[in-house]
Amino acid sequence: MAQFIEELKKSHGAGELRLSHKGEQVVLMGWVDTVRDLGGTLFIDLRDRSGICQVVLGSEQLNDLQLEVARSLRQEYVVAIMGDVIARGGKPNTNLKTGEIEVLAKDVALLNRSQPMPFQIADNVDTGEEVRLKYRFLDLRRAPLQKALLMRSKAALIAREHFASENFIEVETPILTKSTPEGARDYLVPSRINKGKFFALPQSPQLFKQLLQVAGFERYFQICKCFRDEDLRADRQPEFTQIDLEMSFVTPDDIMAVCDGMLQKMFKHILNVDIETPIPRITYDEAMARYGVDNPDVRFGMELFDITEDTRDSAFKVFSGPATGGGLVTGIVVAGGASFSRKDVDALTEFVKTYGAKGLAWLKRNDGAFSGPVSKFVDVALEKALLEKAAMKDGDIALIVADMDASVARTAAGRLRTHVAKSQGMVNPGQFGFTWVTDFPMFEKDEETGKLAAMHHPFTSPRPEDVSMLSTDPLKVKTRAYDIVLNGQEIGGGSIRIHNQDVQAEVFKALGIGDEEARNKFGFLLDALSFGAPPHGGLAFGFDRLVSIMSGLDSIRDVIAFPKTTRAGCLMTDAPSEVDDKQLTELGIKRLD
RNA sequence: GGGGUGGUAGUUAAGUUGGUUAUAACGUCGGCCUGUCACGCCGAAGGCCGCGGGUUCGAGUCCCGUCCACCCCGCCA
Repeated sequence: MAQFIEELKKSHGAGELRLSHKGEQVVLMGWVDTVRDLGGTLFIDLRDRSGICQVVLGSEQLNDLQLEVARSLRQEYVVAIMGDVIARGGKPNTNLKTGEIEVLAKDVALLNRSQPMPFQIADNVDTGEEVRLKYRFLDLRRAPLQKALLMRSKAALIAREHFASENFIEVETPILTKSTPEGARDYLVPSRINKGKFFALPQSPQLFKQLLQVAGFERYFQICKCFRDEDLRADRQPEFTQIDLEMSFVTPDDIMAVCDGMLQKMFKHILNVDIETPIPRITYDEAMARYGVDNPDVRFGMELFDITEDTRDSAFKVFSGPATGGGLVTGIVVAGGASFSRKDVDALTEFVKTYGAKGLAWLKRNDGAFSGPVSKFVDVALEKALLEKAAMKDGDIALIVADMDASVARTAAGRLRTHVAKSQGMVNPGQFGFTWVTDFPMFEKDEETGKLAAMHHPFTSPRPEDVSMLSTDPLKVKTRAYDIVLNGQEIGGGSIRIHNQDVQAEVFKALGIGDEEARNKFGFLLDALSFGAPPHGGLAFGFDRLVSIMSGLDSIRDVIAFPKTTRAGCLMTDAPSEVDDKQLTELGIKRLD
């Protein structure tokens, strides 16, 4: 028997073989996908990264020893096959790319056995995530996950090529860095040498990339891990990957143009989808007014209407109260929605309640008349507003949210819009809808403390024309910040940064951060800004989200090789885990309990 | 921190009003089979009904608590 691996090298990927290889002797190595033992002849589907190929193991080509090996094969055993590519003896299998050929084995070797699988290695597996995550190395054998990670690899390569061609330099920044109380909760790492002190894992390389601009690199990028100790979602992991970039001497337009270029290349080369550039832009205010959210899904219309002014004198207090009290009356018109059942509407009501809305008012329009419990309150002004402003037609339903808190009403209506669109099949899943959202507010009010908080981060540059309002009317200040949104998900965001110490000081003041506190937390940045910092700005893409949308997967877990659960743990390694007291002592740490 | 869905064989599920022996399919194991391709046929094994407590003559089923997975709100850019 020939020595596989040492002498007989793997010659082809199983999935690469075609009729054009007919007559060639090949060596395949991979996993047994399925075995079909017919007694005299035995077929196996041999699988490797490239795909699947049928191998025929028969008594005419193999000796008794080899046949014994063949008969012992089970699913997921690792095998090596040497044989000839021949045209299929039976009918071609149209389900396989290699379906016109098969490999007639002349030698077979068992490279390794496998325990029975906890679940089947198939494209569509109905096994729950709990089991799949525990055996992630098996889940990753499945073609959909292999494809997703391949796409991710290609996307990263295109990003690197793009930024390199645009004269960017890739620079690594520290993973062990300084905790800053701004933004998300930090993951902390105790310092053994400096007992009682801690590093933080970076939430993003934000400050370092700015320092690289001060250092004169002018164009920096990096594909880097970031860490945030917050509660998780389908699109949020405790550690995730950003494509991070920063540029000197630029306007927002310059940065957006570079990013447009990267997205254009990725979508063209990976999906063969043409993105028209420049990608359209709308302001934050416009996004909020038209879509109710700052991450609008622009693949469909059904924009929000605002009937606040038209319901001021309404006899319906649910409307007139918010309308006259500084609140908002808004909603959507669903074309054909008059066919919604009571149950449908009840479900939508429950949906908006999760966003803090008190309820959902609805009006159906049929045969030129309104119906529904609120219809008795439809006066001339409201009728005019719904028919003209909201363009409601026969067969439609208007879903209306009114609230004293305008942002509650807007958010509820905005989320309702995408919820209804998805459930009504108004969204084409193969379509990609990009938009930039620009001119974000500088501050938002923290509901708990009543203090101002930075919406993006405190180094975001206000629009030059708004700087004077920093002290007088900070909530009105808009910034040179921008998010890139794809299919209703934020896939990136950035800003022009403050490069002027005086402006930075004013922002800290508005945030209630004193001189001493600022120096303590960001001293090195303030220092740097005082040594000839160039005007600069940048952006970071959420790489996992971008790849998950490109691959049509709902969860970023599907595009991360070894993701964590919603409890921020790893079911495969059982991390996080307890450590020895000895380790803690060495770090100067004591358990509380 | 809050709300929701789920947890029964290796996997996916069924399990009636609480009723005595907890089903099925796939997988696994054994046997047969030379053109299958989710091969087929015959047979077998396989259970802490997530865990703990309670109600009851009796709990997979009802109640309380708890753990885990997923989805959402808050949080997070």
